[in-house]
Amino acid sequence: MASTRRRIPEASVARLPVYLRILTEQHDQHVTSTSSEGLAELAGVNAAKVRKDLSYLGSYGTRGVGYDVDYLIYQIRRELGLTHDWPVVIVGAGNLGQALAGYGGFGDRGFPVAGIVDIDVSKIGSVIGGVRVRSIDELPSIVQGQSVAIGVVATPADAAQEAADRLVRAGVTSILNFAPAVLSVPPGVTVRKVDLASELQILSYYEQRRQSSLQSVPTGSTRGASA
Amino acid sequence: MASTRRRIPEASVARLPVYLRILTEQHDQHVTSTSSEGLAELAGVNAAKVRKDLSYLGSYGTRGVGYDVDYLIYQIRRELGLTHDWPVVIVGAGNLGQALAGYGGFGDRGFPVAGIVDIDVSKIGSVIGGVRVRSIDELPSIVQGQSVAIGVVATPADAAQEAADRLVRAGVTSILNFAPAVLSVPPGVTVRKVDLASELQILSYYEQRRQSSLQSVPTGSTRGASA
DNA sequence: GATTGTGAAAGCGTTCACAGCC
DNA sequence: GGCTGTGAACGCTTTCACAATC
Repeated sequence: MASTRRRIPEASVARLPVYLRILTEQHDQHVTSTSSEGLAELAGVNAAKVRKDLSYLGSYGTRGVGYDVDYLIYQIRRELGLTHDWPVVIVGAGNLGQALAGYGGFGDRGFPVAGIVDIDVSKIGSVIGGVRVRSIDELPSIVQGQSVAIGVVATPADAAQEAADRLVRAGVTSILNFAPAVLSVPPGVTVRKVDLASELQILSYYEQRRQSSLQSVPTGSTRGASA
Repeated sequence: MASTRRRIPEASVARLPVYLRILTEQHDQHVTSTSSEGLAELAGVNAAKVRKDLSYLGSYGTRGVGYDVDYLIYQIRRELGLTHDWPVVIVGAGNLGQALAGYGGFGDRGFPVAGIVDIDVSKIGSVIGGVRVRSIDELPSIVQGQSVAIGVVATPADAAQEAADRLVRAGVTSILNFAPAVLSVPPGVTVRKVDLASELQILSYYEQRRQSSLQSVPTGSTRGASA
């Protein structure tokens, strides 16, 4: 039974995976209990933020004591919907698509690659990370056959909208977009994007400021932004 | 002469690369003039936001008319520090490091790969995207020899902090981190992270909400968050 | 005594709405 | 008349600070 609790602010949702990763590391090192202070240190944020974030999940800490690592892992996983696997389908078997398919980190973390497709006939048939590249025409059968809810767009920019359209038509309702293009999708479909060139350009901005004037700039752990 | 203007809010800085890309496409299609409304549509944001963002650069529009595409491209590029190339060095020649090195999108957009290094001797010497993989011991000479300011961490999580430390010691002051780990760096060094597993987990959260209750969820173009 | 959970305050970012300018 | 540039209002996010609880 999935939670029907109050919705969690977006900024908090984006930090839960970080806490989850840290807690999982703690678990692997046989740490059984932790505090907002300890988590904050490892996550590169402050303790009040950790407590506020975790409070949206419910009251799973113990005052005067802290948080039970395993219990908190369980609760975060439940909230994020990680109690079952989410197979993903990758569109685009170029450099990036291949790297993503071959990258173990996906399957390991509950996102097995259900398939990788490309429109280019010359790429079809090759095997990447144990998954055979198939024709984009097989997208609907992959999505429906394996109940794929999440699609990954790893095409060039000019093919990205078409890829997204096909994913949506096939029944996908979440898209992770690596192409440098703004996707338009119908209501009810969530898109997140990862834009490598943008990230470098943002770094360039701060780098430049530092180099021209000698001025202060967001610094220290983790991103200056979210995202 | 780089701008010594007021600092631009982080959220705005993060959108400038998107506007820049759209304007460049407009330029390529011989569009000479645009409006905040037109840009907003293509960027998937609203017009007021576009105007506010652009106003931080200065007053480069014309009331009653709009923005000159080429002039705005020039101003954004200048503000982002894109008037010259920023060579980058990649640490980690695994799946992802190779894909990044081979991905044309970097060099094309002013971030040529100055080098790719790995600690694993068996990887050294192979050539990826025209760049030979070198020993991590050569990091200082690559960074200093080619004035590299930006480093990319594409190692496994457990090697990421060590990679960051080496980059910082070599003189890099901006890091783009692909490893699922929080990096700690000295003041004066900027870090941005791209965390693939986190992005999928965030999608999972909204997917799950949609599937359990039938409830509304951030939707439509672009990210529900940042990032 | 320690640490959580949370109202209230402060700080940012977004949107509104319109004056200013072409 | 049309579109920018921007102060003001609004809403979201972070941080503070402390009462509640173990």
